[in-house]
Amino acid sequence: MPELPEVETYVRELEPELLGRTITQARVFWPRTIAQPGVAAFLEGIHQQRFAHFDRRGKYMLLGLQSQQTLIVHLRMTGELHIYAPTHALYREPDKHTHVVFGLDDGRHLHYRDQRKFGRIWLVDDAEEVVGALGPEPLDSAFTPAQFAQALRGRRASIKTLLLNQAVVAGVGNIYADEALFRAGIHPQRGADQLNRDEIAKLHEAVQFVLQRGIELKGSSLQNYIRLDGMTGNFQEEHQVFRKGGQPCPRCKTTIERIVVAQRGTHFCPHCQPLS
DNA sequence: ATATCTGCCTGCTCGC
DNA sequence: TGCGAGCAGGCAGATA
Repeated sequence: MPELPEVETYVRELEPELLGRTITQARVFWPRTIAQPGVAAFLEGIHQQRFAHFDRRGKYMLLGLQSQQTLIVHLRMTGELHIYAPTHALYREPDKHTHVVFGLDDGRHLHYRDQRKFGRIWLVDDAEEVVGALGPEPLDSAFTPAQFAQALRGRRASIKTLLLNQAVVAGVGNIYADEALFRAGIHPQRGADQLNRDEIAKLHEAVQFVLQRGIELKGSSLQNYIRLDGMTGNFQEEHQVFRKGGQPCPRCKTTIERIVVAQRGTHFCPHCQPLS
């Protein structure tokens, strides 16, 4: 599942391929993929547009076009982007999971592929229409322990629920939430308003650490995420607890537990991350 | 206001 | 072997 490090990897790998390239044509096979505007207006809006600027906000890719409009891509659970030359088999025959194909002026095609069809693409005048409500970027200087503490103040939901809340901090998903809570030694079901200053500072550091390390290793590849060129990321090799229920904790050998928090599989060490 | 639940989707695993 | 049930989960939208 693509989270901040996976989306950051996509943006970094897309830029050298697409910067300065022009979209010459496009086809949409699953209309619901296009969140805004309608498909016809979307196709018209991107026609003959050059990719001019590459950015990321949370789990959203922001692909700025020459027209000043922004093509926004959110991969949700299983979205993928790939670029194929005319010699590639999938260039002529996109598979059943390919929902949008963009033709480029160098003859190659950019494919948007998504098994679960949860992903969405927008074309907007102002990216803030889509990403305006997101919380701070966790790797920016605006995200400080004090700011984080302020965002958690008075919140009685579990800390895991709030780490997954994109309005609290942008880009953390299920993998990095579990890994950050383990690194910080905090039980996922602790109430956010029960955390003391030191714990919040530790969690702040842990969130930044796991995201930064995730980016360095080009993301976590479990069942679905693969990169632009089809290669995997490598951060899954450094996962301490995510999807490791029943296995020994790498720190203390206590059996890692799997519970459900915020309707998501949640993995933690009951010894390193005590509830009380 | 915050907190929680449902629907969107399809591939995979499990049990009979 | 075949098949239905259950599960995985980010986010929008609905409900409490």
